[in-house]
Amino acid sequence: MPKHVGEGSGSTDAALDSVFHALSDPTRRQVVERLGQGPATTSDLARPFDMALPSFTQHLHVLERSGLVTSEKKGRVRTYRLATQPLERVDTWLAVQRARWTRRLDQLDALLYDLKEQQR
Amino acid sequence: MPKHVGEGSGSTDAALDSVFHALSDPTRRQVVERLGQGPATTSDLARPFDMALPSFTQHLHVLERSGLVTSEKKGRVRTYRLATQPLERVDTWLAVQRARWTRRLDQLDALLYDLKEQQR
DNA sequence: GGGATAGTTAGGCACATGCCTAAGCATGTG
DNA sequence: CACATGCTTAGGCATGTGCCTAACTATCCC
Repeated sequence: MPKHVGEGSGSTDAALDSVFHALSDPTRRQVVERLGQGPATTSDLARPFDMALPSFTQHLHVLERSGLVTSEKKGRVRTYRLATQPLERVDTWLAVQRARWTRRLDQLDALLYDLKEQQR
Repeated sequence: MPKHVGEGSGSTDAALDSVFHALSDPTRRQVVERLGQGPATTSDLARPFDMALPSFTQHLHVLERSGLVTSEKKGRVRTYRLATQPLERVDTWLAVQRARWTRRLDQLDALLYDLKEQQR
């Protein structure tokens, strides 16, 4: 069982696992992009793709299981919506990484400055 | 062959595929977090994980193929460094999504405002 | 030069993934 | 009521993934 080496529980968060996994496929990323423009039905979402409907629906299932989208069925039509919280979680994780390497660069900068001062 | 539905080529970018895939695993995310604190050798990186070394090295290969890390061998020691550009690409993709759903919410806001004005 | 250290390569296994077709179900329409 | 539409479920297949052990190679050190 791996032990935590980073900050917080985010890095081992199963939710981040599934969100990154969901976004690792171009079809699913394009679905997320489309839903950013507003809700859409299964047929609407599937239309641009040259893929069998059951294959495409599997991608929607992956997105829903990861929490990136939610769906609601009315009659025979299922409508999907983007759920932004998982994307915000990815954003938070990235911000923590950026702060980390930026801090390191700042420290390197300060070190170089000190070395230059000593050489005067 | 899926046709583009989103903006730009980013969503179908194979590089984004592999970056998101690399980050979909908790072990690899922890490696990225550790490298944010500075370069480290294979042994350094592997130490916190209860995993056979060849298994762990495969994770490093996935990270390197995705471009998230680079490595350099000196003697028998291989040192890894974080390469931040792929994380910036993820950040860019997220920013585009956020702008998209924020724009949609702004439009919805404006619409509601207009409807309320009409009811006066 | 032999042993230790750091890492690599090869092959295997169980399971996951991403596509397919076929068949079926629920709802809507003329 | 028969047909159309929207979607679901089931099963299959080829490939990929994430772990393992065993054996090996390259480098370092006493």
